[in-house]
Amino acid sequence: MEIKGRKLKEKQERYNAILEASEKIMQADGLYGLNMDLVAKETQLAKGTLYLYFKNKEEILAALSLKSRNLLFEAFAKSIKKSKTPIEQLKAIILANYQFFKKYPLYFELVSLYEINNKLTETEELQQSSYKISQMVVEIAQKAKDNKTLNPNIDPVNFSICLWGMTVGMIQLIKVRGAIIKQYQGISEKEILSSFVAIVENGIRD
Amino acid sequence: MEIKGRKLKEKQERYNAILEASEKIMQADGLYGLNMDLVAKETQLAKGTLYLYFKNKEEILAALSLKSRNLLFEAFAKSIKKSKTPIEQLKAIILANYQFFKKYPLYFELVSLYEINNKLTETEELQQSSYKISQMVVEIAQKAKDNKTLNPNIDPVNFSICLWGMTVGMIQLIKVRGAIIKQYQGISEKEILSSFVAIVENGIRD
Amino acid sequence: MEIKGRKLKEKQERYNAILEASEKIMQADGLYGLNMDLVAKETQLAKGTLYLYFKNKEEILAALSLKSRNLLFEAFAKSIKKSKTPIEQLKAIILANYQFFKKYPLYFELVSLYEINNKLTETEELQQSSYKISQMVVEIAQKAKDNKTLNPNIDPVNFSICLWGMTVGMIQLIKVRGAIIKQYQGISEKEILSSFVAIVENGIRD
Amino acid sequence: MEIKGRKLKEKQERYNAILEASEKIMQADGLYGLNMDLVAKETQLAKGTLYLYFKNKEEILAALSLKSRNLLFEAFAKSIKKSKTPIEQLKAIILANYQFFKKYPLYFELVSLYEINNKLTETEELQQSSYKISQMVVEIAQKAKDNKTLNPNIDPVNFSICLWGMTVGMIQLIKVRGAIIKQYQGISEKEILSSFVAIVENGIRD
DNA sequence: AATGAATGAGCATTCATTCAT
DNA sequence: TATGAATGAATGCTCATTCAT
Repeated sequence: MEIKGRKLKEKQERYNAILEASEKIMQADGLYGLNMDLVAKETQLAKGTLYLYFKNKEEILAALSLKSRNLLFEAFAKSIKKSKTPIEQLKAIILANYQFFKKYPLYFELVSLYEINNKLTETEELQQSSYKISQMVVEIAQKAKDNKTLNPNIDPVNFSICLWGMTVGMIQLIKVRGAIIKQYQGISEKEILSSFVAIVENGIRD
Repeated sequence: MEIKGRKLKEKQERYNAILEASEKIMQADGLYGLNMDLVAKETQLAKGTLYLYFKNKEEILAALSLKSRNLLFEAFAKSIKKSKTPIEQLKAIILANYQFFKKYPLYFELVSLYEINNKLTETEELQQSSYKISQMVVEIAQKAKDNKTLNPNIDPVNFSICLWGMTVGMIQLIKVRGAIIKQYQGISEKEILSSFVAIVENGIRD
Repeated sequence: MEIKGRKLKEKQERYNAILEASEKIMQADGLYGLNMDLVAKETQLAKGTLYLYFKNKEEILAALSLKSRNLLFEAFAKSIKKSKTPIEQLKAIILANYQFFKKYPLYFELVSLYEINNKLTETEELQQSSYKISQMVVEIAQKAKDNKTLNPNIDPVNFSICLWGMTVGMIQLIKVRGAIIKQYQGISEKEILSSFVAIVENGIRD
Repeated sequence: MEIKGRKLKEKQERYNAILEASEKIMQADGLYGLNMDLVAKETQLAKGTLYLYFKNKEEILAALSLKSRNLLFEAFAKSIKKSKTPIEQLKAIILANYQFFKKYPLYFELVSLYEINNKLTETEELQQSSYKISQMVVEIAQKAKDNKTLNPNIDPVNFSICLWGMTVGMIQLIKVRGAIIKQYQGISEKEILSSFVAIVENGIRD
């Protein structure tokens, strides 16, 4: 038992070490800068060993994507605590998403990795993590509905899906075009975000 | 004159042949499945010949992206003709965007290629094509404002930016998650889209 | 006759234009930066046309090498006029060679192109141009011998060969290592050259 | 320990095999005939494997250049043992250099690879190997000076530089023009070399 | 003579994955 | 379990030369 436990712990540590190394590499070299040679070097493990912990490179990405989604979930959960009304909470979630992107650009990329890359397919676990986030929004929307602050024509589940799509789209746009919009049209990221939030708020309030 | 014309035409044909072959390949193997060997094989041209028509692989992508944006612009232009009021036109544009994606999934990907891939930089021409689309939306929003049908707090330019971000985000979501949402939550793509349109409409109407 | 003459002149002009363009390119991009595409562009001629004037790329190089050798010959001829005694003339030739290298580094490279690259074989004409230079040195050495200023054990022809080998070797060394020698050993190009000249002078004086 | 040792030995053997194959190829196809495909074929290794042993093609060249310089150093060291006086030693070095060229033409080319090709930059190690050779000559020249057999005006360091430049230049000349000189002027390589040695000897003796 | 489009072998380098030890 | 050496297909791009018009 003793030994088994230690072994298990060591294994867990290795697993985490690989993920941390991968993160570090991606932070430095970007999402596509990750390669197994670098991971091996960074972890001080043999390349073959990596494959004992992860079936392939994609699985590392999946694990990090999962981690990112969980972090995002936490960020959302935290953000809604400060707000009183459900509508304020929904707005808080948008802001939290944006701040998450600013603070952890890599994690944001990882969260939406599967939204961008066709080739990859989400695992059950990843789908679950998405569902959890979605469900949080659904519940708040439901409260807003009970509250009569949400437009009664809006279905909470539908809305939750839309909020995710719109917000990710907006952040991606800011990421890629933010600078150029600022330069040519003089509109700051914050302003864009505010406009977006305003549209959504107007769009859903009763 | 005769000969020169024929030559020119042949050259134009080759150019188009390369683009068409590239499209075909991407349709089969995805955006990142494109490679110069395949293009050569598909066009029956020598690899070197490709480089007489396009400086590098990226230029092929840029040409196709430009083509896609122009097609999208046309689709938008066409879509607004059928609608009477500016607000209806804005809604029509969202729908046109969705239909464009359904009809030409590859083109849709190409339109936002530069929105997704950090490494690529848009040429002047590509920026122009984006600007043209954006400007169309700005003008309609302005009419809606003049019209008193647009919420006076909304700035047409800001709105145009947001509309693009939100819509692309929504379509991407539908692309990647549409099937799974249908399966697990029983909500169809159309319903999601309708919800999105409704939110936007509510969000911007006076 | 008239027409024939004009044609001939035009042909000669084209020929020269190709050489000048090649020089310009090599000045900018180095000896190995020369390629037929660039020459075509620079001369405004079709690539195929180049091959009407030069059998292949190598022939362009050969022509330029010949030109360089002729220039060097002129430089030598000029340099010896200022000196009175044969020994002084020989020294002047070494200096002229060095100055030629400093003034026209490309020409210097071209002169010794065939001394460096195994694959190339000199044409009859190129050999002649070398012979001419060599002969000039032989004659001066002979004068020095008649003069009793040259060590009687030295054969003028042998010496001429050696002078060329030694001098080119020294200049090449200066070219490649000059900077590093200056940096680490504090010896300037001029000093190296002076030492070399001194050794040769001592080595051949009676 | 046993296994580790064997592994290490095998690795060393592969490393050497790659170098030997590269040598063989260069012997056949010249310095610039080396390419990674041929090396892979010759060694029966996969192309990727080569890159486990050498970071890139240049590193193979550097390793061979280093090897060549070390061999040359040995040849010099050996050559001076047979001579009594410093001046004789200096002459022996010239001869050793020539014999080295005759025996290992490829190695001779590799020694001066970096003297010819501008694009390449010497590693620290390569510079060291050059310095070692140079230093040997400096020391002998110093002895000759102490000895009063060297012209007091000659600085040992300067001389060492010159000796290298002159000798390499002479050997290159012999390499490229030796045959033609023999044919047209009836002077043998040995005679040229003797003349050169004589000039140097006269040039430096007190 | 002049054109210039077409050729295609050539090349250095990368990297996810495997497998014998 | 762990290793790490080996694999080899994949890829973007170049350029001297040819040849039909």
